[in-house]
Amino acid sequence: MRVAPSPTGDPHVGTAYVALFNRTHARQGGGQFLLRIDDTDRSRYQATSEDQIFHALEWLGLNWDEGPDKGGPHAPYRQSERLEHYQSLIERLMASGHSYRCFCTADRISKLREDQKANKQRLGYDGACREISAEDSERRARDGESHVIRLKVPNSGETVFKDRLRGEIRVSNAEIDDQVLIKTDGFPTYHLANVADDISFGITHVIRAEEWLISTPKHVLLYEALDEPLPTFVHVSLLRNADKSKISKRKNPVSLNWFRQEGYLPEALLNFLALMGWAPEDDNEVFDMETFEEQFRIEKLSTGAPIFDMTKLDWLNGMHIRKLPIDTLADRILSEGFGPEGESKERILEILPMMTERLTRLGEFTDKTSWFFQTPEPPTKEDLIPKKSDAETSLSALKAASEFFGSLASFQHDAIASGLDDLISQHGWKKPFLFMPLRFALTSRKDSPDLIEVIGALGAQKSVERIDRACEILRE
RNA sequence: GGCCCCAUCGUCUAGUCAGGUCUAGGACAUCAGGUUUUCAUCCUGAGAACAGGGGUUCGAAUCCCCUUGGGGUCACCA
Repeated sequence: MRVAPSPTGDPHVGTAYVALFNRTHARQGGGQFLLRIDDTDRSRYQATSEDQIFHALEWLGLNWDEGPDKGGPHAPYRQSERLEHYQSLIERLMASGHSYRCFCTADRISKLREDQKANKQRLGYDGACREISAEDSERRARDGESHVIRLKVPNSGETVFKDRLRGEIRVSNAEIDDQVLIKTDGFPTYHLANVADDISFGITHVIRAEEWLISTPKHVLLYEALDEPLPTFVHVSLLRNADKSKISKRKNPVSLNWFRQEGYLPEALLNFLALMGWAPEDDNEVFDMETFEEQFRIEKLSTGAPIFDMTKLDWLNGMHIRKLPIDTLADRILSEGFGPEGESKERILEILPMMTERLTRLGEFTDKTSWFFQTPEPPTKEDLIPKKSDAETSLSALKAASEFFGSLASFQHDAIASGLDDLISQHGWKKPFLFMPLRFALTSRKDSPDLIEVIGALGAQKSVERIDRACEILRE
């Protein structure tokens, strides 16, 4: 099994999606999972992209057995480094009459296409250069005439293959274009390089996106021309935008870098991706990769068109955050750069236990805990006065609290709780009349962890300072 | 437009291959309650779907056909 991304931009979520199924299936059967870089398009090539692919897949834990960075028995794993290989293959194809040189200019091809469009004919190459004799073809090539090499698709009959998910697929050969195999620049197209490499890598299962389904007959023809056995084809449904079109960066975040930067956990993203096309038998939708490997069955992949709706991802991320040991979570926050500037793991650990159930993405950590790491902007007067209360009540509540905390010998959760309850009953306040001004005084925000824990985290001195500061604001 | 693929709650899906146990199950989201000092977590509950039409059959979400809808693809991009 393999995954074969192109280094043409940011590492794509679709790559991870397909890699997940390939890798999992490989591991289940004791097979190898390879990473191949499909870099035959020089014009779209981006030098930094390859490294990013490595890093993104490593981040996800979708590690490969063989690849450009690891080497392996089938090296090299970059298509741009396998040119001789394609050359020898094309010689076989030429010799057996399965391919031919085409000297048509780009100009002629585009005119041809326009005519076909105007006459509402099927779009495709008309096979003009098929008729050129072998001698002429050789000579013109030797003379340096620019040309491509095309696949000679039979004029009649049909090409049939089986897709593991969709059953038998038959396409009339008349519908299949004489696909370019070698471009003018001497580089192979995807179709040739992909088949050539899958053969020489010994790929037994081609699990890839549905968009390739329609070009699979071309690949089948190539396998047949080369007299090689067909792999098992599995075309997985395309991830979709909300409007059902194929997922795109204009309508969705698709860069794996983005998910990492937002603070999605790799285990959550993988879990989510797995759920886009597969369902566990036991209704337990929160699972790790180990469980997934045990349960996944390729034939249970669904054929629908999953809309990439991150609502569930957010929920899953929260679930995975809460499943992580607190120490590990702290490490993640730190290593992924979500910790507040210059803060130690010890400091983060002081606040983290009360934050886990309030985090959906790691990226929220700094903002939601800023009151702990630094003195926040003071709350406004309005903040300090809850609905149905007034400035006077808030002020006396805060003063009472200030005195209470000032006299505190040590932090004991239950003692503080009962102390505050006493204050409330003494004065006949509603609970929010004390707690809300206190919350704003201490954190300057309306959502926070349990207040008594907040006080414990802050310590009596800081707490009193902030309460006194809030009293000043109320007096203004 | 040609060709190919697909079609169950708003979303992800189970059930479809081996038709009855499906008054269609679960999850997310939504809404309503509960817990509660806020937010969140957690718990309980509610609403919410077999695209339509024909067949086949005692019986169809499940099989067949048509229609409709959606998507993909028609590059010297992958």
